[in-house]
Amino acid sequence: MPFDAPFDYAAADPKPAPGTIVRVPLGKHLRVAVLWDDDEKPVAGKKPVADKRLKPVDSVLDAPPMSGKMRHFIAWVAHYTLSPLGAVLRMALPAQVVDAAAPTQTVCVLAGDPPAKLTKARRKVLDAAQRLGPSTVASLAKAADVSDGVVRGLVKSKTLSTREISRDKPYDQPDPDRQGPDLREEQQIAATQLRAAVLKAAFAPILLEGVTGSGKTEVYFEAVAQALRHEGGQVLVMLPEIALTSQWLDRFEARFGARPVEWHSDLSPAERRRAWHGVASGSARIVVGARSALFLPFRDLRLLVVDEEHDPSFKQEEGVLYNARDMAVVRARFEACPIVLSTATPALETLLNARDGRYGHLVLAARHGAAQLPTISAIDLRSTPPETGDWLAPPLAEAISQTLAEGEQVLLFLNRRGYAPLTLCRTCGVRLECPHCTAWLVEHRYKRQVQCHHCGFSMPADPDCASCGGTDSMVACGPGVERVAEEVMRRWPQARLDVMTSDTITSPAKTRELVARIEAGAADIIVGTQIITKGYHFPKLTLVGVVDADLGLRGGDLRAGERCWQQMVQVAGRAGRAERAGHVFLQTYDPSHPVTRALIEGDREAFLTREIEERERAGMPPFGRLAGVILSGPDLDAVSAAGKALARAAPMQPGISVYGPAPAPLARLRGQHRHRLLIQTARKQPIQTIVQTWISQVKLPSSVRLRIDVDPYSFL
DNA sequence: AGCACGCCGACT
DNA sequence: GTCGGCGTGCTC
Repeated sequence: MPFDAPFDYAAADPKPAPGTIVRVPLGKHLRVAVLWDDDEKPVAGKKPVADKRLKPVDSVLDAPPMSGKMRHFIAWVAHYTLSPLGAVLRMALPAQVVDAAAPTQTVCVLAGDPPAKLTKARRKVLDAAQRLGPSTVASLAKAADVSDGVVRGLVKSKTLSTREISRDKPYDQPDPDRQGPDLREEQQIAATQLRAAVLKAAFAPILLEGVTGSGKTEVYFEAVAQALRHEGGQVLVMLPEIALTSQWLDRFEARFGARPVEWHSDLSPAERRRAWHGVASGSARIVVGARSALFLPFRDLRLLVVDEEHDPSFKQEEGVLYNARDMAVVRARFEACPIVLSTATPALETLLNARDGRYGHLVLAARHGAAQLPTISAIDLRSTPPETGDWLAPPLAEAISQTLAEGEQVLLFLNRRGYAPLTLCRTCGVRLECPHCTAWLVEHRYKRQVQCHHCGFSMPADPDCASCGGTDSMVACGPGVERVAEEVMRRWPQARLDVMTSDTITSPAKTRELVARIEAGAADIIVGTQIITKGYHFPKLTLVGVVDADLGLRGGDLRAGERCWQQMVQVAGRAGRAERAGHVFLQTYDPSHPVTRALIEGDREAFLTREIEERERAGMPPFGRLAGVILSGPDLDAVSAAGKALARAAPMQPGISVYGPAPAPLARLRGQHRHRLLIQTARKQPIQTIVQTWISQVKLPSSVRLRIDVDPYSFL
């Protein structure tokens, strides 16, 4: 429950130790709880509950206790993110999982003296029981080749006793000593350092930076192997968007001969329970998971890996707002183990940490075999615009035709799902807007729907205007991937086309199928959103077209330049093979934009220097600290008044600035009005305390909800 | 988060 | 006179 501090209960005798998982009465229900540490200071102005009002603990649960490291980690995250302790605890202790009874089965074990009448059949059963150990009645009968009546007779005569055991199969154990692939020299050097860090068993954050195709995964697999060689040692690998990682799972299985334990939001309750208990008992040695895996109850964590550490999806944007990459570094510190941050395009914060010596830094500069990095050039849409109704400019179209003629693959990247981002009526000008959010409805032509990408609202697409009654008057504005796919089919009708978006990649099985098809060369042109920038490798791909390279740069967000850079480098990394370097075309209206220019010239340093200078000058992260204060509620006036009240109470100290209130980027989301303020402090200032003091001065009406986003990832 | 309580308007 | 809508506050 989202409480700030623990509740007191009457002490049981003997008093359980901190970390014990118990069931306690709360209101009219029994709830799962953890016995918390006793060292907490009394909250000012709150008197403790009188002893005689304390309720007793109901029972102690049969679950492994929560470690002290874990409790400290939870408290740290709650304090850092300004979230209630109970809200963070809930992520570490999913009640359905902890409380659910493991499915059991009844097994027989040898227990007493042989029966008075030791028949031949009984003899065989006892032999089988000796040989097999604890087994079910049916399996003993089968092994002894007798009927189950004989076995039951022996149970009745107390020669065999029965016992309930968990039906959970132990996890397949990965084998760290299987032969891995041959590593190049620079890979070996990096792998040796990572192995040494694992052996040292001390906190050590390490940036593993390598261009796409340089074999980062193989390098950190060596560190994983080292951790697994340690008796009972466990490893957590965090990946963005776990459902999309079938290629990674295949590579892991090829290297270690077993599948890792998966942890993500699509697990069934039974799988979730098995995985959680497997991690707690130590039988799950290696877990691959999304953000939430960070709160699993590892017994002996020896290594953490955050793959694609720059990925924005590590930022949790709902509930407890936290950046899983940053919190992973904190967890590694509490667990005293190394953490590897792996990427081709480090986040600016991470890179600066590495350059300043706070993080170790290993660099892989070369690609596998003779594969070369792709070259990048711009297509200026002002001088060579596409034909009316097209989105692919003549130079790109020509390159596509040529690539197809050579039997190679083309990838067209556009980070926009659906057919068109905006639909309007050409008679009355009305635009289709979500009834719950400040957002246009996006047409999805395959599904014959218009959808809101923020709240999930959808309705059938109607060619007639609901506002003015005009028939067939609704027109699509701008391109989405479906519209680009339509153009491809029209202009290259012979080419085999695949569309990769979150609408077509709905399950790991689907991903596998699509990726296999593309790898096998059964597709000529792939059109996709940012989903394709994530880790896939398509060996026949030599041409990438970025349909709208300016898309990510509009809006002026703090990280727009960085994110655009990362996305372009990642998508470019999909191209290129041994015999021939790939080529990337960026369609742009502004080829002189510094980010675009740095991409074309391949001048990462120029991009970084400029980005770092700009952030330092503006006191933006990592040179200053930010926190967002988001107010939301159904009543616009109440939300707006609350925002103004907060602004009036804003701290007036040197080094602190407060901006806003302003309507949030999505001013209305799911029917809730949202306003936000932004507080900026110097790097050394305790932003949590400052924010807490500030907001405690304003009494908000209960209809307005306040959330704090420490280290917001994006804002306007 | 859930839930009870209590205040006010609408109806039998 | 009573039902039920939701704003407010408590849970050890």
